[in-house]
Amino acid sequence: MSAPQLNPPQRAAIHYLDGPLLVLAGAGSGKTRVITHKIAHLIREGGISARNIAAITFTNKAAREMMERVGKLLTPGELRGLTVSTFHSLGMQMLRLEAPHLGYKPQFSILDAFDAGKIIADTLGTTARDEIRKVQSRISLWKNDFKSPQQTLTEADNDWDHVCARTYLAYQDTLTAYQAMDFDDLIRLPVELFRREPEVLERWQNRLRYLLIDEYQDTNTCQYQLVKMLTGVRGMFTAVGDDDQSIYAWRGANMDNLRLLQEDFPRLNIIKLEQNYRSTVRILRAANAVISNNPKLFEKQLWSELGLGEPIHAVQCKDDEHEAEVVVQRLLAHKFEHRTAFKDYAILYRGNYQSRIFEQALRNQKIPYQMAGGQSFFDKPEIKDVLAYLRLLANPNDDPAFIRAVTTPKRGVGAGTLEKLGAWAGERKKSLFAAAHEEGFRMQVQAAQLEPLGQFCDFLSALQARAPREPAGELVEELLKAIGFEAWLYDSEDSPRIAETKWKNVQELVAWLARKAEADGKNLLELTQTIALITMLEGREEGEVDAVKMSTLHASKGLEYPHVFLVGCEEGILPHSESVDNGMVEEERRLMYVGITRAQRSLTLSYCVKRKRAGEWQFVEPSRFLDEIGGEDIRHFGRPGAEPIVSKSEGKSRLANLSAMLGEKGKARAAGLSDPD
DNA sequence: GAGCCGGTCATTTTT
DNA sequence: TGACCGGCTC
Repeated sequence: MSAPQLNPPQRAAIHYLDGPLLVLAGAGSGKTRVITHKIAHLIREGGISARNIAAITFTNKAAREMMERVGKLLTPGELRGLTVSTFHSLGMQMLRLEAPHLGYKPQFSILDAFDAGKIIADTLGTTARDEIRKVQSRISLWKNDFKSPQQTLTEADNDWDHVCARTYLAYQDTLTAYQAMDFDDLIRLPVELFRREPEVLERWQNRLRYLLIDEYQDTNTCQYQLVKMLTGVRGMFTAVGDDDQSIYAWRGANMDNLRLLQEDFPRLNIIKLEQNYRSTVRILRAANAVISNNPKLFEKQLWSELGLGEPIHAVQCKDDEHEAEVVVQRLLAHKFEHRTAFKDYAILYRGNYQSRIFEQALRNQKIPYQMAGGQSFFDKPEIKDVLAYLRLLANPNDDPAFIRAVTTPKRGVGAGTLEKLGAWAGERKKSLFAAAHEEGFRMQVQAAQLEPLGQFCDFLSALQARAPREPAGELVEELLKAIGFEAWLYDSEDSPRIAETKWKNVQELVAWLARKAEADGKNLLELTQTIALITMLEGREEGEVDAVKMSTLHASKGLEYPHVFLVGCEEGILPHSESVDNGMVEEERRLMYVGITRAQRSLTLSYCVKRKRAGEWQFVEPSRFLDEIGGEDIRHFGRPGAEPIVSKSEGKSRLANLSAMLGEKGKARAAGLSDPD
């Protein structure tokens, strides 16, 4: 099922230990394999101990998978101390240890994008989401360029930059006051620390003697600096990447880092992996055709031995509802015909908002599905409610957490009291939690309002004192009981079914916390500090469930599926209109490339003639990328002069439907073509 | 201080 | 079409 042996370039990449190495790994060329085997090689043959090796990925999921796969190559003893984590977790680990050097306490909070956005909204005095997002991303890009607020303020030469710079200044002050960091700080601050304190840097250089960086094309300036500083003059690292799959420029990813690597490390060795073990020739040819319209940094020609395969289908639909229906019908017909399983299919789309209509269509047909990415478990309101309490326990300076916790469930502390508290605390530069205890403030407020506030604070203080010693799960259970969370959910929700789901989510969180605390040997406070970085629920056996996978194109990177539906292939969506306006079509093309190369055996591209947007019907054009695929590899359906949409599948669809509902006992054959990458 | 209703607005991608 | 915010009333 997996590529039986390592091919020569893969082997070369694994064995090369003489200096810095860049592996240009095309889609499906087995890059994860190279990284995992290289880790094993470093430990077994390279004489480097696991605790001196760090493999860096971009998602927690990728990190987890990588750890799992290394675990199959080595004994637990050999693995001990190995670091496999995201840039952000690595940065956090460093900062927890070095926080005092930077004027932070080790128990600082980490704000996710949502909480950070709220602070920006407050300082900006607006609720316009679009504006907030733009300012937020501007600030983020600045931070990733090591620009201080003062610097941006001086350099601002237009009104917009000026507004952003002033917001940046206030925002950063607020973060400091809360003892909080955002995602960018987790990378930026270690670098700044290393610049200031050479002996701290040296310590970390000695600790992490060999680095492996996955998805190198997605590193931003900060991340590259971090790598550069950590590897130092030794330059002992392997960076693995693919310039054609760089899809995070909007987040600060800097493709130039690939070129910089050559410049900064003249000894850099480059190895290309060009054999694809994933897709059929036709799929690969289509992908190559699309991407060939982009300028090339490194010449690279992907090839496959997996046979010609079926032509790619392009299906024109009447509107978005019709598209969902067509995709589901085709999926069922295909499944029936090829005796596959639901888990062999994926529906990929450009924006999360597109998922809804497909979910609906799948539900209508009782087809099980599983969404990757999208709204994370930890973003659900009921989960954020509980987490607010935990965050507050871990860091009493976390004012946003204080406000959320003290008002959820409602306990008689209202806007009036909070405003007074905020004003009093603000003047004295104290946290809300600290201020609530102080006599000066308490004298200003009537006893009736003070009482619930005081109880709240005392309750939390007591819990906090116990947290280091007592089991995390039990403590949270007790907390929930004390605040009457379950009852509150049922009271405030008009549908008991929704309340039930929410309560189940909360229970899932508690169970997860208990398990995780046990496994990692962490107490509740320590565990809480890592949660902001976790985006997907860990430990879910995703591959095991027989369900259609749904994912954004971005979240699908690194994954593969036997049969892929890439939907919404329209001008305005893919490429996205904003990107077209900003001259970012090349990145959209790479996104298309990523989408196409997820498919192992069959690929269907769908698009609509018209689509409802903001309540209005709008006519749309098929994506330009469709035209870039060679005529002999694509078959059109549903457009004038082409084959009808459902052709032969229509007659079978009812049957397919039926068999789907019966659960199809027959051995569903997964199309395990190759090693997942 | 808390819940309800109506008007307004918008849809990229994520650690 | 739907989500979310803010102002209104109890």
